[in-house]
Amino acid sequence: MGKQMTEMLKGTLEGIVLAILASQPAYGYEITARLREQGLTEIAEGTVYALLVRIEQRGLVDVEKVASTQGPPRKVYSLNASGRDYLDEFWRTWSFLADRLEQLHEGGK
Amino acid sequence: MGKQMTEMLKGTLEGIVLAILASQPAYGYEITARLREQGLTEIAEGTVYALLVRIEQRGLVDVEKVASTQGPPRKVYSLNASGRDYLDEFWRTWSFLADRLEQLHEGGK
DNA sequence: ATCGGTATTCAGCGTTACTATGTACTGGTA
DNA sequence: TACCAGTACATAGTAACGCTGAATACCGAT
Repeated sequence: MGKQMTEMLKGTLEGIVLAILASQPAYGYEITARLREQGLTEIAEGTVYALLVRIEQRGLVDVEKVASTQGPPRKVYSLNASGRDYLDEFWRTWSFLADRLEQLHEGGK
Repeated sequence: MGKQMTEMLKGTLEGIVLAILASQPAYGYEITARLREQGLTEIAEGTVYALLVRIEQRGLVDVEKVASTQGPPRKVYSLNASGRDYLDEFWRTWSFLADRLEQLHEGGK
């Protein structure tokens, strides 16, 4: 992955995953697949699992273990009220930054 | 500063500073002031100077020392050809990510 | 003589994403 | 039976970045 992308994902990947979970609960492997569908093809599995551990420890998601017929049990994550608040703030922060960058980009042409 | 903003700035602050330098050469203290004007009020001075050291070491900018009547000499940074290429790639990376997030944000309403 | 504004620098810290690897369960196939 | 691919999760070690807090230095005004 490009180094710029790696750095830019810091802080935003978390929001992306929370946004995915906001639309519906999902488990790690599924989230990774969803990210790849969206074009984020180079995000390592390990990265996603580490992120899920973090947001669970912060209490942004609820977790449920669900048996699977094709492999080990899945840990299904769903956004709770605290996570929704956090996601709202993420969007505010993102919008603010995106506006600033938009201005800079326009000005630089 | 909000923790989300701190993390989100990783990778983007560098692009922001390069974009500022693209419009015209500037020195550290001036860049900090410019950032504050743009609403990025909480970015520490030390952060900007450290960033300038990095981009100088990577050869993205040219540096010239200029005497000042009101304080120590200024280190004026200007974007060179290599820096312009790097900035172009930054905008491509940013646009890609912004598009993905835009989709997620729209979908989540 | 001191305070505030200008201007730069640095050591130490916390957080994040990546690399690389390991574990474990299931179903198909040679 | 043995093997492999797909599914599913976990983790130790690393690099990079922005922040905190402090120090240094020059100047003009009170």
